[in-house]
Amino acid sequence: MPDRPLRLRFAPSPTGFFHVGGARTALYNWAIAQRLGGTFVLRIEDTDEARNQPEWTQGIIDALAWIGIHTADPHFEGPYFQSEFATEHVAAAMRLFQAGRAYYCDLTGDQIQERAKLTGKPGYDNSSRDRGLEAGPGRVLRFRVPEGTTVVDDLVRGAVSFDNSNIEDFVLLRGNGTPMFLLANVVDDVTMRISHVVRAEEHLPNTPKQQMLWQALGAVPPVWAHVPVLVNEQRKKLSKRRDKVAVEQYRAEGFLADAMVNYLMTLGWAPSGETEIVAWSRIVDEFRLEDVNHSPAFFDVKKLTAFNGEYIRAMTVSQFIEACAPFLAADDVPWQRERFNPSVFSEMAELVQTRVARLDEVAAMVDFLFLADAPIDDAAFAKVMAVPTSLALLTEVAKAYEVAEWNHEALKETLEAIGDGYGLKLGKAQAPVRVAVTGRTIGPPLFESLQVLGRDETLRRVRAAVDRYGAAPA
RNA sequence: GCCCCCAUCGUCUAGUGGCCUAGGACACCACCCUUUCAAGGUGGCGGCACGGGUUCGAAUCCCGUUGGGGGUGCCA
Repeated sequence: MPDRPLRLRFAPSPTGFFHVGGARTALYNWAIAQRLGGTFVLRIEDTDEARNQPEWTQGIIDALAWIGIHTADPHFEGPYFQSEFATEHVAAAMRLFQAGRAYYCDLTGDQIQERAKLTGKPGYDNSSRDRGLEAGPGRVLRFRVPEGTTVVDDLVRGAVSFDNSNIEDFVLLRGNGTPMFLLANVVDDVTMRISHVVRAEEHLPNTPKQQMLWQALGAVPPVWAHVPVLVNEQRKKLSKRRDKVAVEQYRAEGFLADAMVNYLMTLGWAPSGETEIVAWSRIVDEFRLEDVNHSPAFFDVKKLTAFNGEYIRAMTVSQFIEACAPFLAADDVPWQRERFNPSVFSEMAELVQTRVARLDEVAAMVDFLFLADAPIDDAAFAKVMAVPTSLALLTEVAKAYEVAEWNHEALKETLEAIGDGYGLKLGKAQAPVRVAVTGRTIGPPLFESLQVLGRDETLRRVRAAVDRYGAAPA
């Protein structure tokens, strides 16, 4: 355990979106920083490409904020950019050279391959070690890997040991003098006095190199914790190309931040007790890196969706209405924007709330209320009108609803009575009315919908359906 | 090739030598409820990869096999 204040660094590389795997790692760091009163340090790996796309960095900050990691929080520090420490990267490399811990090498890639072919061992054979080369154009600075074994003490995996003879003298400075990522990364961590490095498992094989660098630089290495990666159904690491990994996209699809956070935390870890649905405060209290699973976890959108449904249902109706607002005013909404009536939606909201698992499903559930001409699904219409009594029933309903009291109880009783006349139970009797009015066979409870829709519009649609049936060939 | 990591229902997990006839969740199926669809309730299906040890006793410890993943750049 390094003797320094708790500082955890999260170092994503901006790529134009924020990866769900990165989100989980950030959450791990965040939970620990909050519980132990440490600092969450955000350090962005700014590549040339990322530097030309400042909105990528902003995207990371926005996505972090969405999952509850705010720059204004006292535990939050940063963002820092790797380039801010560039001069220190080179300076550290020079110190290593002067101390004899690094040396120059003028071998080209081709020469290295040639030698490898001769020895039968792939890679660089450390043959420049004792040639005493000085700095020069085209010469790289290599770290002199010491003899022995490097043991990485990992909070998740325990002691992992590496035989140094399997680690070749790696490059610190390129032929043009610029630092390699590995060096930059370690120097940044040393400079910022990072105490804990919590990151994805894929970095474990490079950790001995980093640890040797820490030690060569005269610093006590951090506590390492390599958490398992997130995989797809093929058990491959989640990738931008193949998989849907952007948290921004899940947000746009109407996943709630709390649900996402909760679900992400159950991947590789489980809260104590009877349920996995737990508040962030519980997670902060209970989360331990030592308890994180060792094997990769499949990011299961179905389960995420189920969590999301639970979170939606746990909201109060007014919270739900508020959460739906952006999805009902979106550009791709199925109705003309000016036809949307918030108070009509409010009346229906409670009925919709138990019927969606994602906020982006809401619009399709209430669209018939705001569409001038609710499109009738042909298959549904055909199916429902194939019942011989449907036409007569619809005609009778149109008549009865002209005078019925306009509330859902009365509307239900009226239809129930008409259905009785045809020997139909309510479940069957409501079907043609539902299709006539909403265009579909499924949807929110019918009579409540009619009540909200109003008498005039209901009658218009029922009559239109009768006409439509009459117009169709028998 | 070499190195490292991993292995409990389809999936995510609980389990740290006896409370395990392996518990929960998602998914799936059935039933109940019901105004369609949901939600809710009840029940069901389904797993310790394999082989050796150690032990009175192993999902749990050790070794091996098999299978998966990752790393191995003058990429980040």
